[in-house]
Amino acid sequence: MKYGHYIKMLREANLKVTPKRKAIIRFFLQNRRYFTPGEVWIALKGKFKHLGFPTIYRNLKELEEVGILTRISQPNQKLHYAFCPLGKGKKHHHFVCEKCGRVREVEFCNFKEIAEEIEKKLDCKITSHFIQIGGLCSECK
Amino acid sequence: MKYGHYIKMLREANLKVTPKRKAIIRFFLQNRRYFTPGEVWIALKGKFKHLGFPTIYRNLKELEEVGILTRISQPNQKLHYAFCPLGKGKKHHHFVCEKCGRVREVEFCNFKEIAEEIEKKLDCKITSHFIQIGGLCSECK
DNA sequence: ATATAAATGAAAATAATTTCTATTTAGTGG
DNA sequence: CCACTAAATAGAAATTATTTTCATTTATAT
Repeated sequence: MKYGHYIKMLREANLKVTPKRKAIIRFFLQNRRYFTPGEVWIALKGKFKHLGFPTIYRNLKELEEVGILTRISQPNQKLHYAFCPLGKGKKHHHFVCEKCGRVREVEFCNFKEIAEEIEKKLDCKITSHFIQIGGLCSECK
Repeated sequence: MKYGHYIKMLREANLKVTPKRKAIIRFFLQNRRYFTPGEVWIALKGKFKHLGFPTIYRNLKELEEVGILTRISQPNQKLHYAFCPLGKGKKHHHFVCEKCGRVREVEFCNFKEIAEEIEKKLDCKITSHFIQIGGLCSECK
């Protein structure tokens, strides 16, 4: 999927296609790693005369809700976002390279069997699961 | 495992057995849910004439390093800790009730097969994985 | 009991994130 | 192409979370 597709997603979500949103999408499209809001701000502030923190925070959150970005969980519990080509439609998880920060999608997940066993053992009802895989990507290993 | 066991763990880690540490351990032993540092502070401040935030933060982090507590990941990326009976020795994950916050250990995890498939597909080396399961516990469902 | 290294409190510093509000802008329909 | 309206934005300030600093106190080994 490329650029235009994500612009269409904005429109479908009734989000206006502003220069800053376009810049953010392009930035993540070209850098498939995870970034904090502050890092995104630094990367893009040169492109605009004015660029406020609240704009970055708000847009990252909106793009995450739309399914263009995803949140990445890091030990230093700060906000981190990465591009998410698969969107929210397809259930999937993420592999994060601990060296370069690259993020890749992992579609394969036979969690159903595991879930059933857990439900039986704990007598509970599982409604969600979060999996994040860490390691070294093909370039870093 | 009960109280004394965790006191021993403190000693083995060369952490002094102070009244505040004892109170924190007892608190988590009795409340098997996740709490923010602030919530722990509120719960315990009545028991001490003085109780500072840094003490709470420091001790929660230390107890997590020792393996008595574990960090729980929540959408509002704030710090959350819960009691972790299995410690760091046994690889395991956590089930978190989204209604009452109860945390239970999940020992079962056949992640190895999944990991192998991912490594093949992404040509990567997996070194860690984080899984957190959400749902309703036996009492809440 | 004493010595010593570790733990603590209080205040301040740092940092992250959100709110508020006036202004600007994208998208729409003429 | 222009005008209108709702949404997006900047900038500053507020809020909140977390950490640092350092002087004092305390647990524990001797």
